[in-house]
Amino acid sequence: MARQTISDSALLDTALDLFRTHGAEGVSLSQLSQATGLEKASLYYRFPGGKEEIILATLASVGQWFENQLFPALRSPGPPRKRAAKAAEILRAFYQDGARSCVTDVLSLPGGSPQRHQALQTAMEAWIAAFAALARESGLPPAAARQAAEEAVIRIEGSLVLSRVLANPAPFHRTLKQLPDLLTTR
Amino acid sequence: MARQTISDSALLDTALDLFRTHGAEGVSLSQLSQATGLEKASLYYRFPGGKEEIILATLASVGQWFENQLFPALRSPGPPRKRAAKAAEILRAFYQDGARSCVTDVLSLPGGSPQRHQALQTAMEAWIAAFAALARESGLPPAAARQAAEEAVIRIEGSLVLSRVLANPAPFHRTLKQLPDLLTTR
DNA sequence: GCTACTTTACCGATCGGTCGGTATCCAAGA
DNA sequence: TCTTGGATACCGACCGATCGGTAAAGTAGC
Repeated sequence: MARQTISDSALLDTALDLFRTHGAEGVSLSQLSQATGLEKASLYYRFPGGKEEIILATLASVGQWFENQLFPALRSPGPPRKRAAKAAEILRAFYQDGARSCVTDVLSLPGGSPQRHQALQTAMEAWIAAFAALARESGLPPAAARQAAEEAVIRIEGSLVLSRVLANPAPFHRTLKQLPDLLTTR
Repeated sequence: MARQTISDSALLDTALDLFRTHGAEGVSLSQLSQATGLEKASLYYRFPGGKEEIILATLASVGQWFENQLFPALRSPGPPRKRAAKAAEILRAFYQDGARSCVTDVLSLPGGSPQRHQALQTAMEAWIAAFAALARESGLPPAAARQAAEEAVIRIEGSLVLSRVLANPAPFHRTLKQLPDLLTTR
């Protein structure tokens, strides 16, 4: 087997699922090894920095996914409300109807490395900026647009927590439905 | 040493701080032992069920704190808006201006035990119910009151995530300021 | 045969958890 | 009042398992 047995992106998708389910400290290299079908030593060949590098790569992969899937939908032509609704649909799929947690939430505990925290902060800023751009385009003044964007992220993150704890997807779904109203002037 | 060297409540306060900082899997018995000044074996004397029992006891302790501190403020006599503002102040102190995470968020990962999840769900239902009672009292119909209460919890949880990731307490503070508007008819 | 990749086998450290004690306190018996 | 014995609370030492991490030996494809 001189060829890769699993692609980087498939591997990181698997890692993402593990991390958002058990948290950073809750996932061991053995679990990662079993879930990806690669021996521990092979994981170290691909990610010499070990677990922390896998976490960082997972974060980068999620960031790329947002760049490629969510942000284009927000920037596409068409009425802002329609775009916001499309973004909500994409987010609904990403979080699997509220059944999956947000990595940004799960991996952001103060115990983490500075690099991890930096990556999360950058990703969240990009997310807020993308929301804010849409809000401005729909007519809100910059300051109000930024605040609306933060508010939207707050409600998405919060509703994910609530849906997870109550084992009920309704709060998450309701929040997504509010997204167009939140990000645009009516 | 027939007398306890540390009270249950002080011990659980210490555990709470550790858990909300590092997550359930991120806290080892050695850390717990060092932080409380009790040897591992002594922790097992106090909590024969080990780490999981300590987590459950910590959750129960937080639940009691809410019952004794937050809920009375919500039920006290006086205008509902004043009471909501008082509750916001109490929450601000509990989350140390957004610097601390919410245990309900941190300990609610799907990987946890069923009992843990049940405890978290019960606690969150109690929180929502207390908010909803205030909202009803201020004049909202039951369904709207329940929804306003959920919305309030969503925003508090979400703003804690955002403030943590951005390392900026502003979103949390702003959210608390909105609390009276959210829970009462103007 | 060289390179890219994976595997087997191993390391010391730490994990959650247990065991046999020991120190302290309090209450009952003389 | 003094002794003593049991309950309470704690601790040092240890357990097997698993942790994150490494070195060296394959193995497949160019």
